[in-house]
Amino acid sequence: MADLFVPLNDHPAYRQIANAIEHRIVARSLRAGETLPSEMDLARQFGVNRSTIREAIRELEVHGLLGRGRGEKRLRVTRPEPRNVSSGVSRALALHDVTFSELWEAMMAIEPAAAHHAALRRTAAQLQALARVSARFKRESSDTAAAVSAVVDFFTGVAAASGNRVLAMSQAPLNLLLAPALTRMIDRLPQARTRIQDAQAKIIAAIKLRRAEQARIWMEKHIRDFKRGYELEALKTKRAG
Amino acid sequence: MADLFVPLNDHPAYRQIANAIEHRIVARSLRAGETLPSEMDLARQFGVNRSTIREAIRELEVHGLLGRGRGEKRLRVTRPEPRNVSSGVSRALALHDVTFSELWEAMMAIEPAAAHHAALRRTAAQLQALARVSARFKRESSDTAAAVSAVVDFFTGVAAASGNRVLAMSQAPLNLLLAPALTRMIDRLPQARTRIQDAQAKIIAAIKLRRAEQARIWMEKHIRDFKRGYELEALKTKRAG
DNA sequence: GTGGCAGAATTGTCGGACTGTCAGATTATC
DNA sequence: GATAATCTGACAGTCCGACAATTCTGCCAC
Repeated sequence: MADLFVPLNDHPAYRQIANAIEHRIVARSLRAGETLPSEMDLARQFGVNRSTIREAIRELEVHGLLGRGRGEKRLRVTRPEPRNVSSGVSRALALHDVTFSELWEAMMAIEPAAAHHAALRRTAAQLQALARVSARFKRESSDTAAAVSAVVDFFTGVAAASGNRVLAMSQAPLNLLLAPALTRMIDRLPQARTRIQDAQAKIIAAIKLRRAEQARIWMEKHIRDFKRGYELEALKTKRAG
Repeated sequence: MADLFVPLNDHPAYRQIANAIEHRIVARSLRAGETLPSEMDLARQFGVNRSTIREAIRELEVHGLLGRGRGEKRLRVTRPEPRNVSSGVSRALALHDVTFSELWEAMMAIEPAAAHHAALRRTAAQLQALARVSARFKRESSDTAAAVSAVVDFFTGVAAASGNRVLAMSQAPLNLLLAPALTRMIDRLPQARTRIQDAQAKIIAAIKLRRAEQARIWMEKHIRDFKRGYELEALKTKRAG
């Protein structure tokens, strides 16, 4: 049966204050770039101690709603950036011990769609950026860490070129999860490097020519290849161990 | 050209401490459920003031890494839950003024994939939960807010049934963004309710019968319908205004 | 306008203090 | 003996006051 009373949660002051400020920000009453009043001012306005204000500010800071430019004292309202926010999701997923399969399925859903839209909407600059990243991969593919970083940047670049910020924000957390698996894979499978290189070239070509369906298909193949690579690597590890 | 020197950032103590604790958590040196030492103990161990510890704790709390059970004093390590983390992404996207098109494209990428995997992996309980949500939508579809909430819960339920936590975490932020658009749509288009109801029934049937491709296709149609509904509503609003 | 400088303002950090509440032990009550 | 009331120590939330280091600001000279 339903409880007669719900637990009354008197949120602590610092949380209420954080919420109050947050509301003002999402309601655009405080706009991005504006500087916030000083901590003492806020304390006076809210009628609480400065320590309490500081705790509230910490919350908003990690949400990316408040920030400080390099060597700036005063806080200012900032718009939360993808990488700022995605790291939290990545960490959460990592702590949940998500499997490679789960990651792969999500990539299979998101990356081809991003490639599709990138082909339709990419700017010249975005295309150039993709080419640069791909060249970097080619050049530094012998250095595992650099190669992994280039692969991740490639995906990020495609997502950015898609012109879809929701896709970009959905894609961002996958990168941090991909890195470790990719590192092992690239390390142990010599053919992985050339396969990745070829796939990137194909995808870039399709995006360049604005062939949306081509881009999607090549990206699908690219991602599928990751799964094969992962399984091969796992097999190899098993035999070796 | 690349900068010669990077700005040296002496992170404040509260950030260093937050990072230190976070590292211990992701390294599983502190495991979920464990209780943390008291604030005064932490202050002593880190050699800082309690106020500083408190600021560090705020950061970890909003990340969902630390939490307190209802009316518990001691902190304990917690695993960040999807809705805990996704609200941050939603807020970020909302502040970036993402368009309905962007949201829709992301849904089009994620939801059909979730439906596909849900058909393959759903448990009996998850199927039942979906049926309940759909029934709730049917029953309360005259109440706009309740109907919107039921639609959102339906998507969440499908994502949960997919057995893929990455997809679930990717999907969660979309819900909060969908709500406002959906509200207007359901409010102004009388036919929307029955169309949603039919689509949900079709999707549930496919998931029940474990027809993965069917589930994907029906979900695609369902999402596509949203776009039509949105455009219709926009048109109507325009004419009315 | 640019550069430099003194003083005001602001943040990061500290120590100490008080209150309300929670957990566990102790005692009283049936 | 089991349950209820009471006591006690620990701890979170909040406050106050303070100080050093850094940034900001207005002013002056050039």
